[in-house]
Amino acid sequence: MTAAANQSGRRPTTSRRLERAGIRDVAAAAGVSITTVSDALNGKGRLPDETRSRVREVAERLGYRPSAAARTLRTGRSGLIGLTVTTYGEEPFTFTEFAYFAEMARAATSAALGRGYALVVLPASSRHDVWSNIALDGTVVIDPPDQDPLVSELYRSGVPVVSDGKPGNCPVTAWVDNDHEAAVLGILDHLSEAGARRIGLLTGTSTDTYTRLSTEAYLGWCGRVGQEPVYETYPAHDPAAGAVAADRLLARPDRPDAVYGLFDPNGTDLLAAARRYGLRVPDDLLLVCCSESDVYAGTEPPITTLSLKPRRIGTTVVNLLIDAIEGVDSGTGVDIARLFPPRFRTAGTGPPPGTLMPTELIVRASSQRRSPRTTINAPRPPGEV
Amino acid sequence: MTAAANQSGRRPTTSRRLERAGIRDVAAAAGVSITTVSDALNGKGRLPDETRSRVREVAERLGYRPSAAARTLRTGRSGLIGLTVTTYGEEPFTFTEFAYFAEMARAATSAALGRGYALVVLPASSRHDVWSNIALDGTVVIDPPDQDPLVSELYRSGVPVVSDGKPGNCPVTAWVDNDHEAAVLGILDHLSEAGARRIGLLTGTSTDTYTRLSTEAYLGWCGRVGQEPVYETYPAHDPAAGAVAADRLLARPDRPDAVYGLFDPNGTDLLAAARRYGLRVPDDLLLVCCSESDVYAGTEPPITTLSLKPRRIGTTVVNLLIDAIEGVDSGTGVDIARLFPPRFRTAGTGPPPGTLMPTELIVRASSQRRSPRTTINAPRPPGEV
DNA sequence: GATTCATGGAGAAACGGCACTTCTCGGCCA
DNA sequence: TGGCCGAGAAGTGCCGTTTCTCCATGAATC
Repeated sequence: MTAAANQSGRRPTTSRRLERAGIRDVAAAAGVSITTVSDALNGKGRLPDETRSRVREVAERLGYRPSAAARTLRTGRSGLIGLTVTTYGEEPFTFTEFAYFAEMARAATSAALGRGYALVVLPASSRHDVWSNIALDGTVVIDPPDQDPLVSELYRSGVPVVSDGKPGNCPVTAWVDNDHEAAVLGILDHLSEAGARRIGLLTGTSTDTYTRLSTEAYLGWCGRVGQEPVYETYPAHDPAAGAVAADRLLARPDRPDAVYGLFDPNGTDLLAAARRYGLRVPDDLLLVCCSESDVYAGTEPPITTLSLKPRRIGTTVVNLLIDAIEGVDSGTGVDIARLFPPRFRTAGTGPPPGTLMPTELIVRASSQRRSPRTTINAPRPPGEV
Repeated sequence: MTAAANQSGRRPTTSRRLERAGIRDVAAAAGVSITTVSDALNGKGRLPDETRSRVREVAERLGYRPSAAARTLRTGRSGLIGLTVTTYGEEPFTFTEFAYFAEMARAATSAALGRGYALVVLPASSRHDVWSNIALDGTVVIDPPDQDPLVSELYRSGVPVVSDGKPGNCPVTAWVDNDHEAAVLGILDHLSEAGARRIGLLTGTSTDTYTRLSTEAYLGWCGRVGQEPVYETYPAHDPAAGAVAADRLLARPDRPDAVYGLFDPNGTDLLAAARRYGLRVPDDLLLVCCSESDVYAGTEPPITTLSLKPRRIGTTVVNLLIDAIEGVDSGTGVDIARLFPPRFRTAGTGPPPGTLMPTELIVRASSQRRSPRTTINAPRPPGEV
């Protein structure tokens, strides 16, 4: 029974304080080998149920908790996923500034936990030492800029990276995004049908994918239908600037009779600006903005919003990432080209696989002169690119 | 120069694929020992600058990144802090449902990163295997319920725990909270001064500290000033129930002429209910609610809010936790009583040290019949209990 | 009676750093 | 010339698991 005590002969029996029980202690107490304890607790090996349950019991009694650090070192898996937020401008950390991020992060956290992983939130610009101090099994990146050094390094060191937002020129494993072009075109069509003759756009100055694709879709549409573009830009991370830009847009001589605002607070800003100029919504001005907030259901009038469905995005991104992590063929070394299961491998060295998720237009009073309260799905269903 | 190659004799030179460079590789390439590499990179030991910089250069060239797992195993520090959210009811994960949590988490993340730690978000109810799979240096717990088994286990295993919200009967290292009683009394006084004769309360059914203390403060005040309590309760995690409860409160025969709502959406709910009953705000009904949202600056009329200052709370909690983590006297084994530096030790076995943070009442039109736009700080400054 | 085979389990090698201890060697002073 | 000192660097374990290899043993088969 006590034969196993100190069996490895490596631990000096003295100098051992009242620290947590290790696997050796359990082995000694149960009268079995370390191997057997490990097997019993992890459901591996060939052991009779009797031994298994006895070991479990002893471990329980001793309050044994396997060391996460040791396990990570040995197995090469930490169960940790990074969630990287690219920061805007000089702001140190603007995470959760927009409801989109908060929702997306929440869904991502939830999805990760559901599969046994935990999420670590790390701004892309944070101190490098923090990054390299954490063993990550993979990383979710929100809207990485072109040539992001962080993403490059992660990818180079073999860590799977999945991005929310189609990456411009980043070597990611996979990506997920909304079909922003389809969403914008859907809104413009919707406004046209409601009687808009000149549709304006309130957009941002930043170069992220969302802003860029949405703006391009607008400009393209203008070109096709022969409308002169009417838009104002502002730094999206600055809420005060949004109000000013909204005001500018409605103060123009070529004032639009309908506006789509790309960012969450634009609805409120535009409504306030309209009020200042004595414009009635929707009679004089049709309004739509992109937002995840339901305050727009309660404004006067309620405002039509485009939802990017961040929950779905967050869930999808995490699931893709974990698929990539667990698809690693650990038998044959770590060849990056083999890091991902077949369905993630693009033929040759083509672009990484991407998934487009549908958006949802929640139609309210601000964008129609007739009956409100209808939901229109985006024209295109999700699909591979 | 090459003498150090394979010096430890433990690594089979073959079977080594194109994996990441380890410290041994760096040592071999730089012609020094492993020890020297470690010392050079960590700024320890006695090494001439020349050696130091040469080793750094070689490490850089080889793209060497120390293994976080190995470092954690050896040093006992992971650089990871848990942020535990106690979930409400059956909801799997209601994190960021309230702006308070989102703000608090953001501040906590930021504060942690500023000190070289990263935050892991973990709901208290999540699978135990997730918890035990992660090496945490400490944990922040949001409003732990009495006898929380999770907190008990963490504390027992020597992990420092700091709670946001005064713990009822939990062995935490320290805690931080708002002075909820002072805040509520301040609001009640404020409403009284504005002319309220009968102040109602919209509160929750849950037993968390915030709800309990606030409600008790209200009831105590009623007793002292001789007003019959007028309040309605509802499950705070259910937004729809809030609207119903607000309606109930204003439908009572003893209808209050002023209401304080404890939860974020209450302002909107109460405003809508007032509208339904033809009550003008603030003329017929004075309104205050607790919220971190600035939408209440733009409602009609703007609504007075109490801010709990979650940024400050999040920052403080994390700083206390990291102080506790880094204050560990690692020389003398792990005696829980010595886990924390002197200023955290309460004499004898008294309650854990707590810090009260001030709240801020943002006065707007809804709570006064005269001039709006003043800010009143909570009566008491922060201090130890 | 000698060979398979399945069962149950032990032993030891990593995993990749870092803390602690020890060694070497040249300079300096008595 | 011997001894001491300290800078500079190397050696040695060990952190606590998992996992791979391999050994007994007894039963069954040839």
